[in-house]
Amino acid sequence: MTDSSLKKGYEPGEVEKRCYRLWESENLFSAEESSEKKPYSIVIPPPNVTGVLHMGHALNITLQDVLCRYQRLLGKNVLWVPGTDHAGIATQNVVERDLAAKGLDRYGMGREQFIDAIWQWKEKYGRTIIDQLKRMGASCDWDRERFTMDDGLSRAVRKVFVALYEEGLIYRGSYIINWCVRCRTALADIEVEHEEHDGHLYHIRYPWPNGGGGPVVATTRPETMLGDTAVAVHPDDERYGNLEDERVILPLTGREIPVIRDDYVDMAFGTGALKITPAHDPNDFVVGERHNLPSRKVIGDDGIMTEEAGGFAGLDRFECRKRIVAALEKEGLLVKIEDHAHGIGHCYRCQTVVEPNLSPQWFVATRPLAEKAIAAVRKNKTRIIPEKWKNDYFVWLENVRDWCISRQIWWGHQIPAWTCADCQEIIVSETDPDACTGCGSQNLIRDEDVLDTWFSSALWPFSTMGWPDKTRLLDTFYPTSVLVTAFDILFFWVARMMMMGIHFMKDVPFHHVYIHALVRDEDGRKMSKSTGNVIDPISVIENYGTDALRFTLAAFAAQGRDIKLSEKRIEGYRHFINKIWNSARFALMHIDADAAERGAGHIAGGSLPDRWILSRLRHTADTVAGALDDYRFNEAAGSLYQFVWHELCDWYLEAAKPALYGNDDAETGRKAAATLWRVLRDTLILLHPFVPFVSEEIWQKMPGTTDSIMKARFPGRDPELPAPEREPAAEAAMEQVMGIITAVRNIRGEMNISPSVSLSAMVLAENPETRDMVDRQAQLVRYLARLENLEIKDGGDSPKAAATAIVQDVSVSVLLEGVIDVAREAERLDKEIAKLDKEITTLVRKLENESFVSKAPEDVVEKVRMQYTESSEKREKLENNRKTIQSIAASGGA
RNA sequence: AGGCGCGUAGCUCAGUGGUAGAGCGCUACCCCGACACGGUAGAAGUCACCAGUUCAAGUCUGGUCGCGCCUACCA
Repeated sequence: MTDSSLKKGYEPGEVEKRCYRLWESENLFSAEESSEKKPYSIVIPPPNVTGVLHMGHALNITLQDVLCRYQRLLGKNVLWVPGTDHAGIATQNVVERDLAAKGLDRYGMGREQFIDAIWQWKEKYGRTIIDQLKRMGASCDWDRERFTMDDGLSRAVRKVFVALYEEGLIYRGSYIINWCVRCRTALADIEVEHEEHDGHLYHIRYPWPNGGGGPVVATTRPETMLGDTAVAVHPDDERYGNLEDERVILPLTGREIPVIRDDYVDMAFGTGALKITPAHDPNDFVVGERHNLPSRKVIGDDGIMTEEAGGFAGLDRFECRKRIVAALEKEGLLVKIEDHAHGIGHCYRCQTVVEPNLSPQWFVATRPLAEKAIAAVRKNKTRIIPEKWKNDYFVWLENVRDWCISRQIWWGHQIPAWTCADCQEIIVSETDPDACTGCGSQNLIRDEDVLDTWFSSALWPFSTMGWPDKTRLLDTFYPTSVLVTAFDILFFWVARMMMMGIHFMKDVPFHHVYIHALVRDEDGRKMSKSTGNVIDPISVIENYGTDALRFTLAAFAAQGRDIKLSEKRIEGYRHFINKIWNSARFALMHIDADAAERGAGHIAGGSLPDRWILSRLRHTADTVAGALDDYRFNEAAGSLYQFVWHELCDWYLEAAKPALYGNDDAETGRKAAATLWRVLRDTLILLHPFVPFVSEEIWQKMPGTTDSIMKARFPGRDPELPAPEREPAAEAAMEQVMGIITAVRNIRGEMNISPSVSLSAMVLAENPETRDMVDRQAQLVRYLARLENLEIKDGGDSPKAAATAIVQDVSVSVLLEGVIDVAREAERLDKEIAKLDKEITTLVRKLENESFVSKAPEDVVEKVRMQYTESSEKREKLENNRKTIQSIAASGGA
């Protein structure tokens, strides 16, 4: 039976399209709302709706898809909720940039028109990321796709906001926050990226009112001095002993400001005198509150100096710094400038230097929520894997400050809060209010701000399932089974989902959190557009196929280490996909309906290779399942690679060829075909979570399979569906046979004998069981070792003109009469003996060590003894051969 | 400044205290009826360094050096 429809090389392009269409048309991704089957659920970390797929997504999606497909093969009712995030600042930035190119800006357009423009943008580009996820093979339940700004989720956001407000967990207040002057919005603390910069420490003298002396303060940001409202020193600082109620002159302004005492000041730093700018420094703000100092905002929301800056008004903040320094120098008040490295905050969306800024904002009181989120992980209600991230999670939550959730942008969930223009009452409501609850006025002004994008993402695990309605989906699938994500959003997202999930659902949002690696370039740098080192997953898919990319990512997804990716590696795994393809092509030539029928049942009485490969198959199935249960993706991928390439292809297919080509009797051939069918079928199932396309394509071409491979069951995991068992005896026997074959091949190689030269060999096996076993496998050994003759004896001397190797308890001699190169064989044996000597030395050292023999566990000692015996015997045999060879050499060669 | 992690074959990385592994690369030979995106064989490592614990350490402990990352309000 020949199926010649498989092409010589695997061509992923059209296969991927065809398979994905099949899965979608058969609805194989959709979960049942309720079912007899056990539930398994994942919510996707929603990518930016207008974004494009990068390698981080590719890894993230691959791992989730591996898990989902694996769980379906286990017979679970799998829900993988897909969706996208509106990504407030990021999306707004992109659209603003686009509009700027047309000479437009949002202020000129007005809010309504601008939001309209973003929706249009979203409609235009919003499908890209979803299409790309599909190209990755993602088996999401697309009918349940959600968007953080769709009606349902918006309703959830409002409900949560109002509930937290009423509980007193959301409040509004004027505090110093991180301000991005480019995005013109507040940022949460974690949205600021700190970067070490080489800056300067400017020492500035603040003279006494009488014009002389005065304390010297040190600052890295001289431009903020215009907003200073005090100078602070430590209460214990004796250098400033008599400064009580003193005042100093703020240079360049002539303003008098007080000297205060506060133990926040570090006496050891700089001069021990600290300028206080409550409006532009978070610490100074706190000090200012303590001492009732006024705030003077000298840097505007646009990064330009305000009217408060006097003569410096209208200057850019960095230009202002230069002018200030020059002016101070001119007045002789600049004492010195030191080099000083310090961290500077940047906006995580646009990299602009963040300005600490005083402004009214909305906050979530995080503490009470955080405590429960901490407890849930401590009590293992949610397990974080790998465990090392637990600590970061705890430390962050334990030290978390209130979360600034208002953003001065327009794209997002507008805060459901209104202020009465008449009585200043604040109204927070799920539905838009008609009148003031205080005075009845209809003159209500809605808060302009929108909520932090992460506020809506925090609700994702339950808002996507229909909350606040009580839905069957929630009943069935909440809490979700696992969240798969990278550590960089552990705080942004995971911690906040934990807080919101526990608070509103009274249960954790997920049982497991699996934190995977970050994908970097081959030099270990983070991939970014500005460095130009990004590898675009879609172009990789076009060049190498989705399966190759997926397998590469899975194979490199070792826990606790970043992935350095290069195309070279992907190419390597493309070869593996091709190997799978070709092994199937070969198999399909030899299997038919009969093989399928026999292969589906219990296969008994097969050849040694038949029994061996079935046993190895079972071993592989168990390894893969065990690894996936523990999120050890690389181990699962590695064992599949090893099995398919080095056991199935290298040994089984080669060993089975004589039978499959009909060189043996018909029954042996049929059994081999049945075995081959079974191994191919089960291997495809094991591979499927990793390489869904090639496995499906081959499945479709196989006789005896129905439907999609997605409906198959994972071998060995369902008691109802028997799988081949491990057979240690068959594995041991086959290992020895393979050893003998390898030994002959090795001699051929070392002796430089061409593969075309036919050889004769002799196996000496004193152990009768081994002897019989080798005897039964003689044909196999002859075939794979390319031997003309193979003699098997249970005693006697090794032949003289021969090259000999020892394999466990047998010796293998390749007869070299006529072809022997005495010197070469002597050299080869010397090398072998030297290797054994080294081994024996270490073993002897152990056995002669009394404390080892007495203290080490019995089985370890026994093992060493056995190794010693084995190695010594092996050495002795080789030594004898060495002597024989020497005598031949002495008598003038063979 | 603290915290975490890493340093194993030329490269990228696995490695549960018991004689060091893989992939790629490299060397030699080979188009043998699935595959040259292939086959067979081979070379290649004082497991960063120094101490310690242990019968035994790549693996555990402490320290040193180098490299990352995260957190932090010392101006």
